[in-house]
Amino acid sequence: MAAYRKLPRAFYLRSTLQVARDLLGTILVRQIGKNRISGTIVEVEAYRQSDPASHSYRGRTKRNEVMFGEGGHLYVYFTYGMHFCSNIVTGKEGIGEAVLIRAVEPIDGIEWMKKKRKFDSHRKDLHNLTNGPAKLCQAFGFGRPEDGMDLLGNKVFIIRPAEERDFIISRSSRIGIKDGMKKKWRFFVKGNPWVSR
DNA sequence: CGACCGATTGACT
DNA sequence: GTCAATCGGTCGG
Repeated sequence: MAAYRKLPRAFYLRSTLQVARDLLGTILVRQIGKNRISGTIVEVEAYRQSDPASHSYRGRTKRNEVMFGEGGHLYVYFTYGMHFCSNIVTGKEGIGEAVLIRAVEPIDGIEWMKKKRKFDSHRKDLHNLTNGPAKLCQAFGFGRPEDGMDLLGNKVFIIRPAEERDFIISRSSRIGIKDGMKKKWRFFVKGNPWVSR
């Protein structure tokens, strides 16, 4: 592993909107034993504490505890009675903000992901593997045990790509929320096939 | 305590 | 396009 490419704590301690944009094009990595599961982040949404659509809006609770912790941790929550979604916590300890990872483009561990997603290995529509927040969570095997994991550890972390690729960042209002529709806090890589919808 | 509903997905008309 | 699945968080009484 190229340790020097791992995003440092300081990356996550900046403003949530800035972190959201800068996460596009970086690589989410999960190391499970000898298996490496990874993918390029291509779609995200920012959730700020002053935002009615954020879990942290009404204050600290057992569920959103991790959001209020130090930036650079993984916040995984359960929703719709059957799905998990994963976020990157931002800001200093005490600030409840995070960036929802909505889609990644797979790099390593594609067969592992297919197993987790209950995909037949012959399926060719790979975009369906990770083109949604609950889909990539399932593909990476993120659930309750992963809630709160430190992204500066060696199990789950984010790295810069070996070769920077140019891409255009588009933005829109966030998906699936009622409050905060006016805020264009969804950012994605224009034209990438793994972006949801 | 009961009712409502959600940062979604997959199956189906 | 519509809709059910399925359950924990949140809010009102």
